[in-house]
Amino acid sequence: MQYVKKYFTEGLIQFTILLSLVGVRVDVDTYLNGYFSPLLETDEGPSSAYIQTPFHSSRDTWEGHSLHPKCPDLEQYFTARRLLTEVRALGTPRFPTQLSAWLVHSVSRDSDSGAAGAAPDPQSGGSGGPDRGDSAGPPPSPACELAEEDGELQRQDAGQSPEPAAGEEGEAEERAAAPELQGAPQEALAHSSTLDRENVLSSASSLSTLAQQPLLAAGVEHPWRELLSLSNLEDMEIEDPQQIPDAISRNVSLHDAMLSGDRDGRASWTGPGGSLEPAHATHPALLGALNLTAELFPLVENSSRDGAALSSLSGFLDEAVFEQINLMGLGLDGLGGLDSRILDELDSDSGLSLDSSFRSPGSPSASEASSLSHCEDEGAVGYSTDSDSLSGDAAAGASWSLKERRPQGTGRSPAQLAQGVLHDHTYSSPPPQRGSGPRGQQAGRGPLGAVKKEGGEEDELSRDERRARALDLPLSVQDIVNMPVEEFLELLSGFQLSDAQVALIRDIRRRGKNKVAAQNCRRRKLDAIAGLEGEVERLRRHRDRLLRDRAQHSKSLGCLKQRLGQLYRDVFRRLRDEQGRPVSPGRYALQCHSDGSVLLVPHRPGAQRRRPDRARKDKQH
DNA sequence: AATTCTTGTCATGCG
DNA sequence: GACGCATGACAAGAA
Repeated sequence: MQYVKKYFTEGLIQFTILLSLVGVRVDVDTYLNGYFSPLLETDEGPSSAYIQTPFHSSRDTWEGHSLHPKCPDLEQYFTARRLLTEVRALGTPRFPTQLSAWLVHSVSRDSDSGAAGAAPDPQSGGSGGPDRGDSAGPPPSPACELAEEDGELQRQDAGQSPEPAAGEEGEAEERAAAPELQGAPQEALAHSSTLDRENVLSSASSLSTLAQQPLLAAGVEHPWRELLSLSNLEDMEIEDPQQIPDAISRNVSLHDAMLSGDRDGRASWTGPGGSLEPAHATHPALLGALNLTAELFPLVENSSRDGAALSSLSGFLDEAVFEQINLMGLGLDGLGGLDSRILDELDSDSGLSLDSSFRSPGSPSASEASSLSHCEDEGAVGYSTDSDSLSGDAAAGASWSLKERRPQGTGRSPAQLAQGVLHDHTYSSPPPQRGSGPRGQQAGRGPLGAVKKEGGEEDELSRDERRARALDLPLSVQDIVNMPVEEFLELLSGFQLSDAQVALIRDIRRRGKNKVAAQNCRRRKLDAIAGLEGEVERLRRHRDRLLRDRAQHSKSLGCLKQRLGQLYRDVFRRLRDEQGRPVSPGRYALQCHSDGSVLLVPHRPGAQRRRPDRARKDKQH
């Protein structure tokens, strides 16, 4: 009896793990918590030890598990996390290799030491585990997981699983180290089972009848083994996915099913016209099969409690994948950094805190430029394009004008002003090359700028410079533009200027300031574009990686669905009605409910969505 | 001659 | 309200 019980519960656990691996969350925490001894019972390897891994807890959040940071189980927990990450990175579960080796390792540790939570011993439980070194090491940091995943993907892309040979070897060594865990006769396993009392009671009675049917149990063993042996999943194909969902009912969790189920072992089920009665007494074979499905399908059911059929698991996967895409790639590491960077740029003062690499060789340092708005009295700002053309006659003119009419108290000599003219705080304009003619693409001028032509210096003056000369302004254009506002206003008030002169001076200053601002603005725009291009490239790589992951997961899911369909058919093949006739899966479907009851209802569209009470009415009829 | 690029300028909004 | 900065839009000139 223990053997049968353990057999099915182990199968349930394995199936739950499989669902977790393909992205389906199954709530089996309470049920599994410390109840089962992860003994190896099948020829496929140490599959039963999978229950030691809190897969679904670690799927959604690494912090979701209730382990205390100092709990000795934490290392085991992190090992499970890491292995889960690797298995997912593989896309297709490869239990016989790394995971199985670790699981057997865990079994060995638990069964040998009996000290729950003891630190993993690298030397115990075999010596060839492929991940032994890693599992004994410190838990991987979250930052390392992505790199790990990438590495795994790259290895798989290259057509090789991570250390396959080592995995097989490790498995063999594990078996050698723990002979009682593999290939043992079922009777021996039943004797060696360490299922505790609660375990037996939890799902007991539904299996008590089944235990009396060794034939059925042995018959069902095959589909379970078939379902759970994933080493050759890649070779499988989906036969009839549409057949699966009809057997699925809703709103049943494994925990509920097992704890609130029929403790008497009754599996209530119904058939048309009452031809199918509760069979725990009269049809043990049918009951056994129903109990099997009652334990199996709540898991599947729980995974699709939104009402979606199991056949929509692929859609499930798509949603999960794209949820992860939305949450992690685009949301966090992608746009977050981008936003902060752009905001930094947007918040930069006057755009003068940009990368110093854009400074022209003759320009001051970046710090000097960044302090422009506060230190304008230290020199001129920007206005490089016209300064060179002015430093000749215009600068001289400004000098003599200042000499003659400069009011007292400005604190600036013409030499200081002239020195300020040579400063270049722009980012895109190279230092002026006097007399070198047009400066490449920058030879272009605005509609009101000076047109550089071969000829006298008069032609090189900008419109403002010419106007300044025409109006005999006492200040150079550079002075007008770069002078601090206080000093500028002081000069304006000190000179006896006409309205036209004042207006021109203000326009010159405004245009000069705006020109520098436009240059800075364009530079920032280019920087932002360059940054976005890099970000797009990074996100594209991330998307490609996620698409590869999705393809692999879809492949695994297809294999799993094919296995499940096979199991479904096997279950129905063993079902018999009162007259001993086979029950056609085309006419009936299995419904599992939260109270543990299993109903066999006529198969028609929408039958799986019927309420249990309605189904019971059908049974009474 | 048409297109593209660069630059200056204006208008506008914001602090 | 003046001032400076940022930026979109436009135009002119050069390549």
